[in-house]
Amino acid sequence: MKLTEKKINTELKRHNYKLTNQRRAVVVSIVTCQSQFTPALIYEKLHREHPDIGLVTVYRTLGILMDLGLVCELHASGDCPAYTVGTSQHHHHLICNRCGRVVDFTGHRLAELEKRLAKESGFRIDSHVLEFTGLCLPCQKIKC
Amino acid sequence: MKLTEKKINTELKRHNYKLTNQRRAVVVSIVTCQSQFTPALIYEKLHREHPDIGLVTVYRTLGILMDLGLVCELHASGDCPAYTVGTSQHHHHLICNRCGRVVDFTGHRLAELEKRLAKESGFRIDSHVLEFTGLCLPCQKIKC
DNA sequence: GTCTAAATGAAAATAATTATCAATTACAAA
DNA sequence: TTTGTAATTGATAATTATTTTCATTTAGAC
Repeated sequence: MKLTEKKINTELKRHNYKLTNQRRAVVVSIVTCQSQFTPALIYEKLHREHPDIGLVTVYRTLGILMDLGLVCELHASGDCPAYTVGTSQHHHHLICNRCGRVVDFTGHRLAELEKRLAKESGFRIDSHVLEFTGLCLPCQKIKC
Repeated sequence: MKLTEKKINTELKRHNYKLTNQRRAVVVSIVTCQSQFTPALIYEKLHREHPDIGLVTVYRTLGILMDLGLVCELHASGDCPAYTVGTSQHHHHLICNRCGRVVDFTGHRLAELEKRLAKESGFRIDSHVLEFTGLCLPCQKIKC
C-alpha cells in the first residue's frame, strides 16, 4: 500500500521536521503522482498553484523523504534517477517503459539467493535492487 | 567471463567502428579496471599516458560500448551511473560498497517470478535489473 | 598513395544538483 | 497570545555531469 499524505506528514513530524506549507505542498504533489516522478516534474506540477515554491525546496524535501525511506529511487527506468512514493513494507518495482507507471510487488524471496551468493563470494550482503521493466496493459494497446 | 580487450576491439570492427588509437586506449583503460568506473575515472587514468585524449572521447567511446552491450551500467552503487566491463552472457552484479569491486553472477532464474508478475499485473515484461550490494571479503577485514 | 566518411579535441551550451546567505517562519515555551 | 530561536526558505551563484557544434585530423577501403 502506497504511503498517504497523512502518513508522510506524520513521519516528518515524528522526526522533528517542521510542517511548512511548502513541504505540505510537495507531499501532496508526490502522493498524487500516478507514476514515477523527478524533482523537475514535481516542481513543474507545483508551480501552477504555488508559483513561489522554488526547485531547491523540492530537492530538499525529496532529500528528506529519501532519508526517511518515504520515497524510493528507481533505476531501471528511462530517466534515472527517478522516484516513486514508498510503501510501508519491503518491496520491488515493475515499471512501464512508456507511461512510467510503477507497480509494487512483494513476496519474492531473494534470501535464498542472497545466502548462496554470500557463501560463494565471501560478501557480506546488506542490500539489493530488483526492478522489472516492460509495458503495462493499457500501453500495450496503444499502437505505435 | 569478463570481456577482453581483443573481444571488444573485434566487436567494434564488426560494427564498422574505426579502431582509432584513442578508442584502443579507452578499451585498455576499462578492461584493466579492477572494479567499476565512471567516465571521469577513465579519463583521469588515461590522461597520464595519453594527455591528448579528451573527456568527450571517453564519453563517446563509452556510449558506443554501451550500445553494443560491451559494458554494463550499475545502479545500486554509490555514484550512479557507474559502469563495468560486460561479459558474454546474461548476468547480474554483486557490488562492494567500499572498494567498488564488481562480481558477476549467473544462474538465478527470474523467469518464474517474471511469469508470475506478468500474469498478475498484465505487464509485458522485457527487462530487469538485479544487483546486490555489501562488503567484499577484503573490505570486511578493514577496521573502520 | 588518395579519398572520404568517421572520429577527434576544444570550446561552448545545456542540464542537474548543491552551496551560500540574508530574510522568513513554525512552533515550543513563556 | 506573544515571544524567541532554530529551522526553513528563495534567490543567486557555484559546481558537476553531459551533450552539441564545428573545424581539423585520420582510419581504412580502393
